[in-house]
Amino acid sequence: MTEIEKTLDNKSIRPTAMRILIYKFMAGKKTAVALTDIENAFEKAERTTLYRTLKTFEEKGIAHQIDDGTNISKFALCQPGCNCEIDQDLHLHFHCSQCDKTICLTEHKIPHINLPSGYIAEDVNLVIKGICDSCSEH
Amino acid sequence: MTEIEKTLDNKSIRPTAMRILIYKFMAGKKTAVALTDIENAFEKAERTTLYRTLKTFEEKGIAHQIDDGTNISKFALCQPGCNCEIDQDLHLHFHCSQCDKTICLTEHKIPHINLPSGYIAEDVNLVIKGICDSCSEH
DNA sequence: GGAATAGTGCAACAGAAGTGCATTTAATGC
DNA sequence: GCATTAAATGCACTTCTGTTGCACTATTCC
Repeated sequence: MTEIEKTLDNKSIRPTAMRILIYKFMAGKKTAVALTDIENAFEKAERTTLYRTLKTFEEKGIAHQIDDGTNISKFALCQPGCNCEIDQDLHLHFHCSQCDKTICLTEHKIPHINLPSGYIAEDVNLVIKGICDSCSEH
Repeated sequence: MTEIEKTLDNKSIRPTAMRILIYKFMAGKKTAVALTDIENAFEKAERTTLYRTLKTFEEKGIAHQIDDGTNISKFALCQPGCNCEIDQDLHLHFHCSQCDKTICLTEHKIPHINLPSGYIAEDVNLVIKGICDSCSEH
């Protein structure tokens, strides 16, 4: 049993060939991926399978969904410090308007916000748009 | 010339009948509206016209677009204190997962975030998801 | 009043998200 | 091992939002 298979198994996700491939693909990326990204990377793969795989990953808590403002859902594997499903200790995301990549800034936590009375926060999403480090070099 | 016409004129938006109606509709709402919301409210209206009207409102700086994580763009009129196009003094938004409404919390500003070197922020989007005040009463 | 410009309506397209169902694959019990 | 069950996958199709092109209409400017 490989490391990836163990990871999936721990979260009771059956480690099928497809899922392992997708996991590897996501792990190799520094950026969040959209459904289309994976679809293009694996020409043989069915969109539905990818769609449901990502949903599964998210539901089981090994990946989180990111809305970067492009109206395209992106996904990223949870890093060791990522407690996205447990508490509000959420990191923020950066979307580069030049290379169109979305990056998890895992060490940057979202500061606590005081809401007006009556409002109950369940999830916080903070996306900063701008130019990423590799694009700003040029 | 009514107050609304003046507002539009100030931003060099020709105050057509349609635009005034849409402006009124948005002004009467406490929440951000999606294209479909307006479409349903005015059965006679064309989606394209609404679409372009909202775009115009946004470009001219009397409304701002909100990504609340539903992958559906919403729009809200800028309030007097809203400097969404001028500086980074951006307010945050609340999305209720129960009634599906998106609310501008204009008096709640987004705290400043220190980015890693190389990253240049141009825009910040902070959305809190949860239960809004009217839904939490029940 | 007539030319130029801006706004609107209609049609059509693109892309993403999502669903239903048949088929394949894997896990379980005997 | 083999049958039974459940899960995963592949295919087709639908829906919804966003978007563009083009013709037509209304408005402004001279």
